Amino acid sequence: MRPEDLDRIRGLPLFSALQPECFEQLMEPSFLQRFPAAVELVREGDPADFLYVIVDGAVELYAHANGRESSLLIATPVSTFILAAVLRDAVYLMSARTLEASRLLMIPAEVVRASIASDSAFAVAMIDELARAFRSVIKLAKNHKLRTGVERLANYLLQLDAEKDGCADLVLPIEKRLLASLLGMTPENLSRAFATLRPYGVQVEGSLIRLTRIEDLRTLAKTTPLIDDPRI
Amino acid sequence: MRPEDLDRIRGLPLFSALQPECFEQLMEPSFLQRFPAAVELVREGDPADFLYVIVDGAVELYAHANGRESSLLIATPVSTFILAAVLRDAVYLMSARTLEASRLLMIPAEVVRASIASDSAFAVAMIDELARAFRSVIKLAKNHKLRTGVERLANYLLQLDAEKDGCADLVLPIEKRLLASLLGMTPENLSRAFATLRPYGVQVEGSLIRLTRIEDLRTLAKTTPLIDDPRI
DNA sequence: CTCATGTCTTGACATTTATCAATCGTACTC
DNA sequence: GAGTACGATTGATAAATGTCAAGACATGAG
Repeated sequence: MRPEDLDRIRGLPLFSALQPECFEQLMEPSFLQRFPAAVELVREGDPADFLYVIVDGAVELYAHANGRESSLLIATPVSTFILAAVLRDAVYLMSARTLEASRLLMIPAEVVRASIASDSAFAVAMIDELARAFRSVIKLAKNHKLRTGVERLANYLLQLDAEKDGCADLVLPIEKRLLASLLGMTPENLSRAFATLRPYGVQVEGSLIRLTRIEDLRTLAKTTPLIDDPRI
Repeated sequence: MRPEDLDRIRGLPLFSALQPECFEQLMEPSFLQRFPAAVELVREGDPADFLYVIVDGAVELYAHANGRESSLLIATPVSTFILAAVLRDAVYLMSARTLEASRLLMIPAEVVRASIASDSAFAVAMIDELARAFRSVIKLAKNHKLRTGVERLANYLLQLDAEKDGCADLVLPIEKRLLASLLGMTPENLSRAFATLRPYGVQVEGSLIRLTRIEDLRTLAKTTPLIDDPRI
């Protein structure tokens, strides 16, 4: 593993408080693995063998039921995923696949559990990480139970806009097909939702999007920090 | 506080591993409070001052947005709620109200955070509790994204059936209005969903329900442990 | 270049869900 | 007992979303 990668992993809130020897103990049996795009990393229902840390690339977490499939969230560097299954020594509730070529650190599950028992700073950091993850899923559930598809799209666009740096156009970071699944609708419906937002200053050209009337869009979206602010 | 109540609280997985002096330290500044039905205990957006443990009664956790309201889950004895907000020292993401006369233990938030720092057994138990809570919300999200309203109702009824003891009829533990909100539909729609399930052996009479063709219902519901098994 | 593939879009239609309104029934108050 | 309030149900209608089909467009392989 390259030193700069180690530093990036170390920079995660989850790992930054670890004792050096404890971090070493966690990394020693772990390995950094390179995957091409569209590889299924874990399948829901399988026992949780590894904690994954995404160092480069992007990973989609999704689930199946009734012959349907739905994306729940996208994991981007640097963060972990499927933490809860590892901690409870349970089966995965979600499947995961790479969206692009990615590098992932794989930490054996039993090592994670052992480290929690031996390093209380790690345990405290883990509590914070889990609480954060819990709250983000609650926000996900609120987003879906309290908003229509068009409203979810409007808020997604406003969120993208808030994250971007300059005043340039927005670029969708994922395919529309995937965005539709994340937002809980069909691709056809997403197209129509974009059309519905046109009177609110949403101009779409492929994956390029320009918001010309942010305030109008915000009025429609009814953004609230209790769903949309990732910091709280 | 009555000794038997202390024992019940102590019996929670979250507290059972605590050092006796640590448990004492947690209980000393806490108080057991009696509330009538329909009292708003916490309001989303307020800072998290207390961790609540429900000793008797029932509490509804719900949220607002866009002028809509939706119930997310029901907390029953003996369990905690709004744990994550307390741990992160953040605002509540959900509101809470009593569904019936209830007795709640209120533990000051800073005491919970201090106990985590001082008692590593508590921290480990907390990790398990948070991971469990996280997974149950993921199941909630899957339930809503991957199933129709009728399917969610069918699975709810099958879950009730699995929990009940004898072979007697089912009794809905909550009002239909509330059940509708939990399942993410209007009360009118719930009535129609019950009607849709009639050909699958679901006989409704007020809050009494008889399932005469469980296997047919199960076929429709497509129950899967990855959404419906509360133990995993 | 040409073909093949897959995504995106649009239209027509079906299904699901919500909304509005009216009614019934029950429980509670006075 | 009469009146009131509220939950539950039903019908009519509207809105939202999904399904099927067709075509436009881009991309990469040969």
